[in-house]
Amino acid sequence: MNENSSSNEAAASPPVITIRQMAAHVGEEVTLEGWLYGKTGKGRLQFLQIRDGAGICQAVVFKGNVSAEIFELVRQLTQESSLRVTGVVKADARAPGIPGGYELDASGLELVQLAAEYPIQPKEHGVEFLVKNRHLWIRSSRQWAVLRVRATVVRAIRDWLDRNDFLNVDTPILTPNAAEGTTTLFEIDFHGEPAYLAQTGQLYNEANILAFGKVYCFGPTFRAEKSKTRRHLQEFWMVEPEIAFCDLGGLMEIEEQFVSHIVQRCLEQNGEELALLERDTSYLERVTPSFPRIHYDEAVAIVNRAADAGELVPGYDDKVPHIEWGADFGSPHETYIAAQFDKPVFVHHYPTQVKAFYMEPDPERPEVCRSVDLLAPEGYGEITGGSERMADVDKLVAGIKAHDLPMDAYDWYIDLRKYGSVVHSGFGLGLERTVAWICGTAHLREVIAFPRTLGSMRP
RNA sequence: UCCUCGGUAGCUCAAUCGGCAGAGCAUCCGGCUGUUAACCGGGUGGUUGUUGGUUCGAAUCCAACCCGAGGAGCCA
Repeated sequence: MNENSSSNEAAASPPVITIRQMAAHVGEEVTLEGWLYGKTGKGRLQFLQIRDGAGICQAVVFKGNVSAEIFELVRQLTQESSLRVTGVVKADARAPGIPGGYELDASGLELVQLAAEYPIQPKEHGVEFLVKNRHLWIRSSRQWAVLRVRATVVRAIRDWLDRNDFLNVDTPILTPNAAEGTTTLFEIDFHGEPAYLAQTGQLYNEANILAFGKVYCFGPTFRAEKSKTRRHLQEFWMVEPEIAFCDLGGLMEIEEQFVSHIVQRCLEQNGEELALLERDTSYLERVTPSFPRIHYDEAVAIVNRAADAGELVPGYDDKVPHIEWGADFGSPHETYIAAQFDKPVFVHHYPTQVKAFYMEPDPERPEVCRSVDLLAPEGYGEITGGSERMADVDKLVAGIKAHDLPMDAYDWYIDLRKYGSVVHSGFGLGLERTVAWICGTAHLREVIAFPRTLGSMRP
C-alpha cells in the first residue's frame, strides 16, 4: 500500500480501511479510524460500536486477546472518543451496523482523544435539546442517513439537468428587488443602498435562457416569512430550471420526469438509509411518470365537496375548510387534495389574481393563468411551483402596473421581451421539502445540516 | 400577528385535593464471554423558566414577562 514501507513495517502496521470495505477483507488484519458511537460492556467482553463517517460497525474486545492496559483503556472509553482499532475482520450474522454482518475482532486500540461526557445519548431526546446541539446531533444515525439522502438528491438534480442539456448558470444572491414584492425579504445594506437576499433566481434565469436555451440555477434562497411550521425554513435551497420554447404542458412533462428521477435515484442508492429511517418505500416506488393533473376548478370542487361532507384534513383534527373560487389554497386544502392521489399531483391554471405578475393568462379564460404547482403526497405540501411566463411586452408592462410594482426596477426584465421573445416556462423545486418527503421526516429542520428557522440560527 | 400546548436532576418524564421533589437513562463504584438504547447491585446529582402575589404552607393557584413547540396566515 505504501511503497516507502519495507515489508517488515507493512506487516507490523495493517492497512487502514473504511467500514464500507470490510466485506472485502474478511480474515485479514486491518485498522479502522473513527469514533465510539456506543459501547456495551459485558465483563471480559466489550462491544464497541465504531462510526467512521460512512458506516457503523462493531469491534469486539475480549480481555484475553489484548494487553491488560488496552483492556482497561477500552473499559474507560467514553461515547464519541476518537480512536484507531486494529483487528481481524470476521463475518458474523450477529454483528449490527451499517452495513451489518461484519465485525472486527480487536487485537489493539489506539486512543486519539478521550471524549468529554457526550450530551446526546442513544435514546429519545426533546426537540429543543437536539436543535441546540445540532453540531453534535448530525452524528446520530438518523440525521446521518437524512443528510446522505440529501446529498443523493442534490446529485440526482444536477445529473438529470446536465444530462438533459440544461446549463447551470447561477444567479445573484444580492438583489435590488424581488420578483413578487418585498414583504418577505431580508434587507441588507449595499453600501448605503437597500439590497435584499434573493428569494428566487427566476428573473435572471429568463435572461439566461435567451442566451443558453435551457438553464438552471441551484442555491440557497431566503424568506423572512413569519412561518413557524414543520414545512418552513428561513434559508432553504431551491433548484430553478427555465426553458425557452416551452409551454405549460411541456413544463409538466419535464417536472414529472425530473421528480421521478430524483426519487428513483434515492431508492437505488440509499436503501440502507431509507431502511434506517423506517421509510415505507412503497409510496416512493410509485413515483414514475405520468403524474395526475387537475385544473384549479376541479381542485376547488374536490375541496368543497369534502368541506360539505365535513371530512377531516388527513393527519389533523380539523375539518377541511371551504374555499371560494379565486382564492389560493391554504395548507389544509393542499394536504387534502394531495391525499386523494397516490402520486404527486399537478394543480394547474390557478386564478391570475393570486399569482405573480409574470404568469401568462389563459387566452380563453384570462381569469386563470398558465401556472402549476406540484403537491407531494403524505402532507409534505407544495414541492414545486412554476408557470409559463408572459412573453408579450405589452402584457408584461400591464401586469407590472396591475401589481403596483415599480416599473424602473424591471426595465432590463422588460427588455427581454423586445429582443427575440419566445414562449418560455420554468419552475422551482424546494430541496428540503423534497428530501423531507423522500425521507419521511417530521420536520424540514432535519434535512439541512444547520437549519435557519424563525426561532433560531444557532448553531 | 393570532390560536393551542409546554418549561421539574445532564437527558426523558412523574409528583393525586395546595402538604417531606421522585423514577428511568447518563455519570461514578462493583459483577458478568455475544451485547444490539444489554442486564444485576450500590452511590452522586434540584434556585421546579423569571419576577411578583394569594396562603400556615406553592412545582401545583393568580398576574406579568421570558423561552420552546406546531398550527393559521404566507409560502418552496
